[in-house]
Amino acid sequence: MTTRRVRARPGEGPLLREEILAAAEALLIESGTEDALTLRAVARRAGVTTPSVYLHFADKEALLEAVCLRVWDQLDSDMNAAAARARDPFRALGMAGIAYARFALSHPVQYRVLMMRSPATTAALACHRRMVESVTACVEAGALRGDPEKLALSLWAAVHGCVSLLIAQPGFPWPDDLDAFIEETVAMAGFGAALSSRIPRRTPWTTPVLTERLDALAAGLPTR
Amino acid sequence: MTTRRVRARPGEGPLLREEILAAAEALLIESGTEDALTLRAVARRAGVTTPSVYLHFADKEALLEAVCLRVWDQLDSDMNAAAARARDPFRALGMAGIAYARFALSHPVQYRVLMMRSPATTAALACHRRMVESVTACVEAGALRGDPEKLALSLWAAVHGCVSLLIAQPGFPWPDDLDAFIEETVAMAGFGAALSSRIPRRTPWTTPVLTERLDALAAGLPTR
DNA sequence: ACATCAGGTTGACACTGTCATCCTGACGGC
DNA sequence: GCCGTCAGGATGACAGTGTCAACCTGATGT
Repeated sequence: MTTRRVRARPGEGPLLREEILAAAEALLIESGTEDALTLRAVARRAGVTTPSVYLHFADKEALLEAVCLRVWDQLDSDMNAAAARARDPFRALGMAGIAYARFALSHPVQYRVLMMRSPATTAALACHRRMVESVTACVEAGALRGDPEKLALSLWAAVHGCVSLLIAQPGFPWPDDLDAFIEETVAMAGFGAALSSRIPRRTPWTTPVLTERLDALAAGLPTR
Repeated sequence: MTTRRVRARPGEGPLLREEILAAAEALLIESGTEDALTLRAVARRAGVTTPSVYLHFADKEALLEAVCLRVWDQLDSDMNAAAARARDPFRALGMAGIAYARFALSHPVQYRVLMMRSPATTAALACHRRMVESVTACVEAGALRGDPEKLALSLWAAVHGCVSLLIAQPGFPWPDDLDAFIEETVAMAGFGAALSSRIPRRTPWTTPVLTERLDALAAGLPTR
C-alpha cells in the first residue's frame, strides 16, 4: 500500500464510491475484459484496502454491474439524437438501430457484461423500451403493422445479434467494411419487419410468386 | 475421496478423458451454469484427483470448450434434417433457422459458453458455414440476391440475437408463445433479406411509397 | 473533555486454477 | 521368475480470489 488515500470526512462517504467506480471503469477499459476486474486490483487502484469496497457495493457482481451501467445513459441519448436526424419514423428507426450498434461497439466490455450475462435485466428493459417507442411511431405512420412490443423484440434481436457476435467472436473473419455490414443488417431487419408484418403467418406463399413480386417492387423504386 | 476410480490399464488412457467429459457435462446441465464447473468438482465426480484432469486437458478453458463442443455435432444434423423437410430452398432456410434456435434453447449453457465468450471461433465458423450453404441455394433459386456470405451473416445475426437474448436474459418479460416469437423473428429475417437484397443501399425510397407497394404486394398473396 | 459513529483497516477463511514432484502397478525382455 | 520402464495417476503446495468478523481512528456534536 504505497500511496494511501486520505480518509473522507464524515458526510463525504459516497465520494469513495465514485472513486471506486472510476478505478473499476479504468481497469475494465484498459484490460478489455471483465476478468481483470478483481476487487484487489480495484481497491489498490483507488488507494484503499480491499474490504472497503464492500462499504459501497454488496459484492463484486454489484460493482461490475454498476460500472457497466455507468455508460448506459448515453445509449438513450445516442439513439434519440440519431433518430432525430430523420423526420420519417421508419428512417429514424434505422438510424436508432445503427446508433445502438455503434454504442455497443464503443463499449464492448460493458455491453457484454450487461447483455450476455444472467440477470442484468434493467439494461435490457431500457433497450427494449427505447425500441418500442421508435416502432410505435412506425406503426402509427403505417410503415409497420402489428404489435409494437413484438416487432421491437424481433428488431432488437437482430441488431443485438449483430453486435453480440462482433463483440464475442473477434477472431471470426468478418467483412472488411463493418459499418456496411451493420447497415445491411439493420436494413434487413427493418425491411423484414415491414414486409413480414404484412404477411400473416401460415400464409401459403410460394417462393416463385414472392420472388416475382419482390422484383417488381424493387424495380418500381426510384434509383439514385 | 470416498470411491476411487479403478486405474486404467496401459493403452486405455483416453478412457478417463471420456469420463471426465461426461462428469463435466453432467455438472453443467445439473447446475445450469458454467460457474459450477470447477476442476475439483469435475475430478471428484469422475472419481479422480484434481490434477489428473491436466493429463487430458490443457487447462480449465480447454475442458469447458471440449464439453460444450460435444453437443455441437447435433446442430448440423438438426439443421439438415429441418431443411430437408421443405423442398423449396427459401422455406428450407426458414426451417434451418428455426432448428438453429431450438438447438440453442435446448443447450443453453453450451450455447452461451461457445458463442458469448471470447474465442470459440470454431463453433461459430461451423454455424456460419452451414448458413452459407442454405443461403447459396436461395440465391441460386432467385429468392435472395447478393453475396451469400454477407447475407448469411445478417441472417445468422438475427437468429443468434433472438436466442442469445432469450438465454442471457431469462428475467425479461418475453412473450408467452416463444415458438411464435422465434418463428416471427426468423420470418422477419428471411423476408428482410429477400427484400433488402433487392434494394441497393442509398436508394432514395420514401416510406409512403414503400408502404403502398408493400401493402399491394401483401394483398396479392394468396390467403389460406 | 468526552462519547459517538462514519469511514475505514487487519487478519483470516474457504475456495479456486495450476504446477513440480513423487508414487504404483502392469507390461516386455531376458 | 525377475527387473527396468513407463503410462497413469496421486500428493502437496503455491499464489490468487471473494468474503466476512473484528478492530481501529479520527473528526464531530455537545
